[in-house]
Amino acid sequence: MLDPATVRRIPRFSGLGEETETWLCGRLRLTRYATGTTIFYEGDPCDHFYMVHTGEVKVSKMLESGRELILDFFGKGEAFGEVALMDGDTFPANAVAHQNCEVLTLTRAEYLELLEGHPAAARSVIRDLTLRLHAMRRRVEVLGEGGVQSRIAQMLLIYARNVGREVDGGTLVPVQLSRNEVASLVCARMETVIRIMSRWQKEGLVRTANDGFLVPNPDALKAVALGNDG
Amino acid sequence: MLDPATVRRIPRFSGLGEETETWLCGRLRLTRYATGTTIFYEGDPCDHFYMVHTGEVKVSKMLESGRELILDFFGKGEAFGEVALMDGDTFPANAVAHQNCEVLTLTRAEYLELLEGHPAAARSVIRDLTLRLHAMRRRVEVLGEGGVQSRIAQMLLIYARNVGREVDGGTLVPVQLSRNEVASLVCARMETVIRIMSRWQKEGLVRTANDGFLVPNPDALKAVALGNDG
DNA sequence: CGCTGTCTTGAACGTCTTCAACCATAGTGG
DNA sequence: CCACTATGGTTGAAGACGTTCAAGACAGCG
Repeated sequence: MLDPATVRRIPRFSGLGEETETWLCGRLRLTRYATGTTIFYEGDPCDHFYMVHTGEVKVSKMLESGRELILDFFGKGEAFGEVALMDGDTFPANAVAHQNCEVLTLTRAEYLELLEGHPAAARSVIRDLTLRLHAMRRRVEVLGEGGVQSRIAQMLLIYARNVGREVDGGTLVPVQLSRNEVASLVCARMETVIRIMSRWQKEGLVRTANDGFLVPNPDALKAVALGNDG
Repeated sequence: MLDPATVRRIPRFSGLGEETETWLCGRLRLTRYATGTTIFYEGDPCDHFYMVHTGEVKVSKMLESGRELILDFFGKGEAFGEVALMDGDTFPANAVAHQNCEVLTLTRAEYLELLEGHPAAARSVIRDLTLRLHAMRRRVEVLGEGGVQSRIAQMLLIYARNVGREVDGGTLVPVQLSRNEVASLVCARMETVIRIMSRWQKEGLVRTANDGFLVPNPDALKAVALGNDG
């Protein structure tokens, strides 16, 4: 049973009125997942609405070629697997706890009930979908760009823009990604990513810290992102 | 002034009630664009809702590297530029008439009024966004796949699934794309596309007809799409 | 006819992948 | 404590693949 005040602080559920809040408190179920645990697999029937409460969820997919493609990461307050709930009856991708997670769920019926009864909730869904679509379009653009180097640079800049913060020494991008995960994000081989990023390390373009990546001079990285490569 | 019966047959505007239909008939404006004409440019302020009535619209974007990236094609009854209307204030891409087009428009205010007043309209938007997101995710998957050959094959198969029809001799995919446009869809060079597709022509895998592409044996093409390449 | 646009082919080059080996670290069980 | 294993990172060399540039074919159209 969740605290009404907690529910009210979730952007997706705010402004729905007190009655709905208590209704939600009675329905929302919280599940914990340890890092690396699978929340759902591609092909599983989707009959629940999922939202990250704490931690981080990775949504990825195995391509036909056997490579992993990371579609997106979801953090606090973000809903995932939602498209499948509206669209189809099975999940099109896997969801894994990238860090220890608390995940809130509603049944499909409860989710639809919420949507039907509350125009504000529908607006919230539209806004979310819009942002997701925007991000996905941006993603297509990155993948369309020529070189791996350019793609990694763009990806880092996107994260920098979204969650980066200024520290002394430059911009810290607080995302913990293995080289393998970077490779799965930009659709390249791990070895290629390593070669590029260790060169960057030497050149002082991007430093790998233990809490993310440090970009001393974002403009220099932008130059790399633009140039075909170089 | 549009015919109410016409409006009612547009999926996006059906089931909104007679009163709304006549309201729409008074607001919807129809504009014609000749093939190759630009409907809007990236960066233009977006204060209108656009929908294809007849013809086909190409939405594309110039990448930093100077290459064109085709984001999507929109046909009869499909809304385009809608994300920008919800999200930002300028278009993130260009829209060009790929064939002679009739385009329906509403002002932003009218669009929002429609959305606010009609839960059915909002549901329709959600459904559209969901489909678009699905398609865009599929697009990311295609671009993530290793080789150019595999990407072209997948793209053709997607079109075959969406608009293909059976004719004697195989499946006809009635999309008229120049080699350059195919290249812009799969993010490769025109020369590469030509080399691959003329090989396919020789091998009998895909034949370029004047009204689209003919795939004699879709399963063979699927095999090409799957194999890393070869 | 020359012009323009799309399509086509060839050869050189560069990038990325592939495969193989190796290092570092952390965790496990004897 | 150490050997053992797993995981993530790292480097090198060979080769495939795609791009790039340059040239030419072919059609429609003034």
